[in-house]
Amino acid sequence: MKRRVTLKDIARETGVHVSTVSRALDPVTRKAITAEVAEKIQAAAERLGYRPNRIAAGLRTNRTMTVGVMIPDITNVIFPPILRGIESVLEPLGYASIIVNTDGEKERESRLVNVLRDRGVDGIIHAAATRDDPMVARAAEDGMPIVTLNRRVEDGAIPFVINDEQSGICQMLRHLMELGHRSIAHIAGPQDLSTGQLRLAAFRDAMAETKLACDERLIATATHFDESEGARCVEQLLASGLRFTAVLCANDRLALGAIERLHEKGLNCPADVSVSGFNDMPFLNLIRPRLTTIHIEQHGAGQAAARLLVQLLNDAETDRLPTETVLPVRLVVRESTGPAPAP
Amino acid sequence: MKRRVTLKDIARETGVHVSTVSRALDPVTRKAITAEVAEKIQAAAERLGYRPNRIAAGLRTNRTMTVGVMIPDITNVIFPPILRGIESVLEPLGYASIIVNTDGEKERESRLVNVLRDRGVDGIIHAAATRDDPMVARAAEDGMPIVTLNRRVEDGAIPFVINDEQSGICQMLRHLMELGHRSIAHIAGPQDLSTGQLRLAAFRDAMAETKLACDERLIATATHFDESEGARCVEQLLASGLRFTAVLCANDRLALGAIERLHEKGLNCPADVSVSGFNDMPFLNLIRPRLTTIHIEQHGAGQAAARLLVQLLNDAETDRLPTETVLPVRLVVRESTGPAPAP
DNA sequence: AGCTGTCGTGCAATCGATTGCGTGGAGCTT
DNA sequence: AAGCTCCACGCAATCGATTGCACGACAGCT
Repeated sequence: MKRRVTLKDIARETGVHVSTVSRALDPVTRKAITAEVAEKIQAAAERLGYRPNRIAAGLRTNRTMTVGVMIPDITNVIFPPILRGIESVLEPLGYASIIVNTDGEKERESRLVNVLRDRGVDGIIHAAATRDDPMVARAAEDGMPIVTLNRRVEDGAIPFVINDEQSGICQMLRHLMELGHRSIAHIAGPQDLSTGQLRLAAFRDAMAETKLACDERLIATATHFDESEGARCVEQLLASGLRFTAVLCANDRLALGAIERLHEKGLNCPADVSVSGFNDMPFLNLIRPRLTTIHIEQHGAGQAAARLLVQLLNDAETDRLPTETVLPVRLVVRESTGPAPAP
Repeated sequence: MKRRVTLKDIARETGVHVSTVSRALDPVTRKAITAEVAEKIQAAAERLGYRPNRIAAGLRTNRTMTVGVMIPDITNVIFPPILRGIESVLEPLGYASIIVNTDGEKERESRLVNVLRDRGVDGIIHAAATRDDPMVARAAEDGMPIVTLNRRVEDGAIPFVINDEQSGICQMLRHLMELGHRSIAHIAGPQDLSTGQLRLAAFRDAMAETKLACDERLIATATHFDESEGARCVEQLLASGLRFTAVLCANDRLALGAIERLHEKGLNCPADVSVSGFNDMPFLNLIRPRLTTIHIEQHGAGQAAARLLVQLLNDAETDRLPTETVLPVRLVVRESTGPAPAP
């Protein structure tokens, strides 16, 4: 285990001062050095196998070239593509990211924000923001660049990237109506998550725009975005005794659970009941019936958030940045929706 | 944006020297300080909201409390649980991890090893090791603690954690034979990945132990671990004209692709052909027929690798650590395997 | 020739925490 | 009471890179 090569070693080797070496090796300051000297220094650096010590540089410059990424849970399939999107922007610029999972717990969220701050991250991409976390607010106040993803923040000071939930719900509802559905139920997501909330609100709005009455009893609210809640909610809808020919779900997993339970109850999808999802998560093409859903650009959302953060990191005038980025979504028609059955 | 609180601030506040503050705040060295003084210092630290600067500490101590984690691709569903396993061990100990994706490219792998080294990670968990990467070997030689995961390294110097592939293949083969299958095909994984290689070797060994002849023509080799290759391989097997009643696949995705293609060809699984997977990846319970597979402790493997790395990081006598950790696997019988059809 | 301006390089402080060593004083022994 | 030990704390160097400032040399101008 040999000691690593430092600027001092190169300085000794080439007979110049460390500051000269430092300047010669930084492309920005290199122009201040005689070409001949700079080349000699670069050659020596190469020969000795010099690798800059980012820690030391970070101490001096107060930049670590590291960003924190907060997500609810990496095992949730919608997040890995987001992370790859983030990485695709950040890695070429020399940034690395530290990823943390909040598991949707506020206590963990608060703690992890501080973990990231302690590590001196230059900024944070927050894809797991709860409505109001004091530590996040504090970090933002203290000047930490933050971008939230998938979660809208009321505050207004923090720029965010979201998908066009409203448009997605609207497109899906139109699709169902074009298929002849008039009695449409909704399985809403958890109302403490902004996606659940936004999609429910969008559903109500979209229903209001149609001439159809929106029967509140045809809305069931899940406590989690998972299959078992989808199953429970569809069962609740059935138990209400009200007729419905389609269920618009706030998320793919809810939809899958609902289809499963309907099947158990002897109802076929889409022949008897059409069911739609939201997110277009990976692997849907392997599950039968293939789910009609709203496609979201996960990768693109990650990229957008990362680009936004990079701007925050570089530009002094953060005022002129968009605080709100809304990404387009797209209806993907597959097999789980079909013509409404005759009454 | 106010300046952050440093040891110096606390020293000024309490009227002692920074070194005393440093000692009072470190639980290990605290015993060298008068209780009364230490309490005063802690109170001041608390009051001022002191947060230690890890960068500065890292520069001095040469430890960043950061580890690098290399995986092929985070969007592959088997990796997120591994990462959570790693996190569950590392995070409580104060470590953070930097995750990088190699995409299975050797060039990226080499580059990313250096990225991690430049960032001064204390160690690396390498779940994407190719057979012989010079940069990885160099890092190990230079004293970088490394543990590999899921990939065996011939070298011998680097400890590794793997699953008991051999046992898994063996259990599956026994299961198929108990169901009456005698003509068993194998869809092997890519032979440039150690899992593909190991599982194929295990299949040959296991077949040899039975009295059945292992017909090499009933082995198809995939170029990637994905559904389309599973489909292609099963088609190749069918095209051979040889009879087989079961296909043991090296991986779940190959199995899913194979089932799909069989179905397209009018062959039912498991009635006509039994198909088995390997890995027990998430979401299998949603896909019909539910796949019989070998369950791997992804989370446990991550934990094991992390624990091993932590030992390397702390203990001086690294000699006495196990260089080889083999984790047990478990047969999970579901619906894709059934009794062999009558000839 | 002398003056000014420019350019290349060196000097030294700095970032914040850690740590080996030195020192002064308290407390104990004889 | 003198001398000794030991302990708590201070001092200062250190980790490696960055950067404002100063200085010296040389060129260009009058």
